[in-house]
Amino acid sequence: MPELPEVETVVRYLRPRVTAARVAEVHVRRADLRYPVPVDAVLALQGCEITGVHRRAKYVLFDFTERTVLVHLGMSGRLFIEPSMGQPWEKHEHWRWHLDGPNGDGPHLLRYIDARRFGALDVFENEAETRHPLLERLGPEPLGPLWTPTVLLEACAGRTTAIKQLLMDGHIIVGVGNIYASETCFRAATHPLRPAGTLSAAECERLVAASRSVLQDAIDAGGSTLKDFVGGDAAPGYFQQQLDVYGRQGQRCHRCSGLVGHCSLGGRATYFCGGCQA
DNA sequence: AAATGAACCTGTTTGC
DNA sequence: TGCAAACAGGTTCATT
Repeated sequence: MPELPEVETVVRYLRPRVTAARVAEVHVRRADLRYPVPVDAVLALQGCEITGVHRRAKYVLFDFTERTVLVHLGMSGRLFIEPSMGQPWEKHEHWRWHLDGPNGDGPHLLRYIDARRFGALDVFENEAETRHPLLERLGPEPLGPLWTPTVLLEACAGRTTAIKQLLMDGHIIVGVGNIYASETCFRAATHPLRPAGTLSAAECERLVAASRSVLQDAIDAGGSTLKDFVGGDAAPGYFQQQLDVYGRQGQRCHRCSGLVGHCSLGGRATYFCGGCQA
């Protein structure tokens, strides 16, 4: 489900709802997510105040005074807040926090539901963020200043791997998942199967610009929704309606009216326009 | 080092 | 209609 725009949408949704709230109770129903949930450390957050929420790559990071809670949604995770009214546990709901405040509008429930359990939850000391095993080797943020054509060109040098796969490598650049990798290549007019090492500086420039615009447009649209993702105030994302190639095999290219093609690359569905992308 | 493929788990869609 | 296979938005790890 979630690529970077979806996670950013979730973070923006959560921020005003949890900042300055106090975690009254923590309940962990299943600790066997992608990695074991450190139950004692999460329980120790009871009584603590959430000071903010931020995002790194596709990780949601809840800030506390001394600690940070890392949450990943995996492929099927959902994270949302509701007024607390004694809701029964939903199928595949693995943990929940009871929140007090911040506005005196009654107790709320932060619920985490993840059918496939590819998601994660971890707790660490604030100052350890850059040393966390899941965070320390990540590439730059695609919307930040460190993601430049030069960085991409150097990452491509001498590599035979397809450019689409390289764009999905979190050590090179974070946040570009399977949907937006195809979309980025389309906007840059670069074929997704092109060996990375054959790209010119001009092509890298186009790819960096395309990755930024695709992700930014998706954030502006509230994230894309293929199935069950709901971001913001339960408003579905509308970026799916703006996809140029993803999932559109056999349909007309929005630019040249040729047929959109697809193939499997590294086991992932890949879409492109053979007429527009060289 | 870099490329490839398997692994984690469940729900939904596709094909016979 | 029923059932099994294929597939799904992510990431790490082991193997070549």
